[in-house]
Amino acid sequence: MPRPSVEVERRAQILRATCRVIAENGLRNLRISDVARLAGLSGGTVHYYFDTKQDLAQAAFEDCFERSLERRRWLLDSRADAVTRLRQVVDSYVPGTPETVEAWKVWVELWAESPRSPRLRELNERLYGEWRRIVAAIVRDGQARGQVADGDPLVLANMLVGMIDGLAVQVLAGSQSLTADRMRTTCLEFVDTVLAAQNSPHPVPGRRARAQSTSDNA
Amino acid sequence: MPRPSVEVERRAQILRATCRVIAENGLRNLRISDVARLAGLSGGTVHYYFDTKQDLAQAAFEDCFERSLERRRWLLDSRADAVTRLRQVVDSYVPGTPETVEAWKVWVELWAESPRSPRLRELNERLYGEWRRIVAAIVRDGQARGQVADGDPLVLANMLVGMIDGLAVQVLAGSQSLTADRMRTTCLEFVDTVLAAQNSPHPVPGRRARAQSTSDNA
Amino acid sequence: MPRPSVEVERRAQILRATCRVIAENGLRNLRISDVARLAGLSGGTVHYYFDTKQDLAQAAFEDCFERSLERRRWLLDSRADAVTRLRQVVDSYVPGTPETVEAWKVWVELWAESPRSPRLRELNERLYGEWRRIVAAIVRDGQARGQVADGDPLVLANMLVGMIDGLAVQVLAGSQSLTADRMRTTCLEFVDTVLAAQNSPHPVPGRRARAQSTSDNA
Amino acid sequence: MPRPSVEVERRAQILRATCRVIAENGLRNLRISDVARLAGLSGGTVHYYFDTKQDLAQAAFEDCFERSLERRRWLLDSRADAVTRLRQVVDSYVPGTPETVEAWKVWVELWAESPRSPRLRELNERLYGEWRRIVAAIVRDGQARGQVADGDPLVLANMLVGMIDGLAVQVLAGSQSLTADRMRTTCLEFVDTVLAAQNSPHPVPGRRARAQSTSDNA
DNA sequence: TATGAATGAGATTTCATTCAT
DNA sequence: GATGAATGAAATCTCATTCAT
Repeated sequence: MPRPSVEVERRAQILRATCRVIAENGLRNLRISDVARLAGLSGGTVHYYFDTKQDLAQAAFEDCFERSLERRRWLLDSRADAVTRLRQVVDSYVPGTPETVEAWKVWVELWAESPRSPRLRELNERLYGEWRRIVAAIVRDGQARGQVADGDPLVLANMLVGMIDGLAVQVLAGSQSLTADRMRTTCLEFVDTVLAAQNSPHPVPGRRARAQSTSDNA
Repeated sequence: MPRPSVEVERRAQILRATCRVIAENGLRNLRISDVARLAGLSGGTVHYYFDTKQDLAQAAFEDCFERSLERRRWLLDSRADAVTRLRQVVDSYVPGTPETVEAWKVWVELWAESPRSPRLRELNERLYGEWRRIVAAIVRDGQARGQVADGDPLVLANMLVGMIDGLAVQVLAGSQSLTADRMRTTCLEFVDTVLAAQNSPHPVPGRRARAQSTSDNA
Repeated sequence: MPRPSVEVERRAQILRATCRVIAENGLRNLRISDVARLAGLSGGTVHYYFDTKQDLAQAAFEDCFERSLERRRWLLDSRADAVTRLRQVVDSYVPGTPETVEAWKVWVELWAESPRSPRLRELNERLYGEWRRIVAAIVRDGQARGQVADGDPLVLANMLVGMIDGLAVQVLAGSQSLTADRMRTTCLEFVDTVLAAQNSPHPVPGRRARAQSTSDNA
Repeated sequence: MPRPSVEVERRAQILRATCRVIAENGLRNLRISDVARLAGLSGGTVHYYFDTKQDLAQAAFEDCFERSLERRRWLLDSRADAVTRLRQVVDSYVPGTPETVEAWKVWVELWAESPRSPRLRELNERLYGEWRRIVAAIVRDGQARGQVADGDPLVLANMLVGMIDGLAVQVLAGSQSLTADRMRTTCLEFVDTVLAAQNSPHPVPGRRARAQSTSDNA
């Protein structure tokens, strides 16, 4: 009397395993047999759920991306002030926990593969776009409440997200001079000194001179 | 009567071909035979110069990285004012020319592979570190001349370089909402409104904070 | 509903084929594809059961050696008198049947390869040692029954086994002056005139000296 | 002004190197490039002197075999008594010196290869036959002088030579239970107790009844 | 639904051989 | 005489995919 849900369960199980293999070995070394072993299944079974390796990889990328987004969606609904939330964005993205590190590694693989895969491109466009819109919404909200400095919210969001991505890539690549800590400090500094409005309730010790700019220049 | 050693020339020829193949097909699909065809040689000849595919890839990464750096080293010696040079940094990195695009694709492959390769990690550390130091030197120089805002030069450089990298990755990945143009605008905005000192000779219309600039779209 | 595991059967099938190829072509020319063809399988299947060619060769050597020993173990339990059994030892080793010839060729390959392979060395030590002990046991038993001349049983066994091996190698090498027949005559002569006790029930015309006693060694 | 002898010299140099490579790596792993390196030449040069790898191997086998024989031909002319000379035969063949070990390894390779090479077969026939005839001549001479027990000299020589070969193969194969020492003891025991006539001037401690034989049975 | 067995296409790698210099 | 460079044929090995059970 097979539970009807067995299929859903199996798929999830296989996709998680696939993400782990991609993170650990790289898409380059993704082998069905490794996925099978990690999932405690046979290679044949993996193929029973996913026709081709490509399908499997694509589905895994989607799964990983969606779960990542899900994990952060609470930021959008948070009632905290915008700068706090932006700092939370940074914190939630610094590659610290195994979960975060795994997700980052999968993203980098996805980005490296995208130029040759319309489907991955579309996936990135959709989910990464959503992510950038979330950050932009926080910025816009903060501006409306006077917590975030003026400026095109999307541009500011792109600055932050770009910076996070670029520095994370270095952290992931194992840079000794660009550690997770330094990444965190740098991004938070950006939030505090560039994004936060002057009257922000986040007086950062050693606040840097710049970007007070606006008023001066305005 | 030794012919003028053809070795140096041949190695370079093979490495260029390898970079092109990596950029086009991904490290994942790097095939010796493709390299050979592109270089107009036999597969055996490629192996005559590089023992293993791994050696070849590593050497190609080094070659690509070094040439990229070489192409930008003039920025360090430039007499132009710091902000101009920082804008040149941005411009020189926006993936526009085929050459730039190729280099970026190779870097992303390198970063994706680094977690599993100490040699690549070391390579990135060395050359990428040098690159960040170059940018930091421009910042420091600009600060000394009052052209760049105060703040830890390395932190500021990391912000800019990180932003460039993160956004470039999206451009490379073929994002439709984050195009090369938008990357350029965003990074230049950062240079002009965050890095440039207030009395900078680059009075940007609509100076920062508001970045009313562009687009609410995307 | 697992089929009765085909694995044991398939492995045996592949190993027999491998032995035949080694015997016919030499280890030097052992090709997976030949093994596959001879076993009626695909090359991939051979690799499905044996990871590397080396593993395959090692396993084949073991298989050949063990089967050879198995084929002779009855000699140990035989109730016949010792000299008869020693003559049977000789007879069973003269390269006559295709089976014997094949086994000999494999052994020579193994011996030639041993200096470079600890695993083969260990294999030879274990199985060849056992074989020498079997012969020594026959000698010892014969001595106890007064059928075999005195002398250190292991030394006498080594003389016989060494002689058999050395002459067989020449037979195998295709010597025209040292044929299987001559090998047989020579070894039997040794059994009859050196090993057999004088009152042995095997009165050989032209009986010669035996080498009882001895051995401070072994 | 090239010396006319350079060619002879080069050939010898290459052949020695080939023997060493065969002994160390096995015929199986004989590579022209290794020979070249060991001889301090280029691969091209090796081919200048030997058309094909097969030619090279064949010539090397001949060279090795002939030099071995040469090294022992003094035994034939020795004035010592036969038993002494037979003991010298044994001693000179126990794999002790690097030179002996190398020669043995090459022979085993030759024997392993012979079944598939008429040329090697012919070589073995010719040179090994000569060697067996040398030993038989010593036996015959000893019998004529009453130093060696009766019996077909060729059969007795084959016994000794076979025993030497068979045991040497085990020593070469790295047997721990059949060491060079044990090989030596065993073969000398055979010489002293089986080949030596009763009135031999080699009273072996522990020596017992032997060789009266013949007459008893006659 | 699940799997172990089998396959074959494809990639790397090795290396004897050739040849221009 | 001698060599470095280049080649291409051949062999091992990998692994996605198929399929009978």
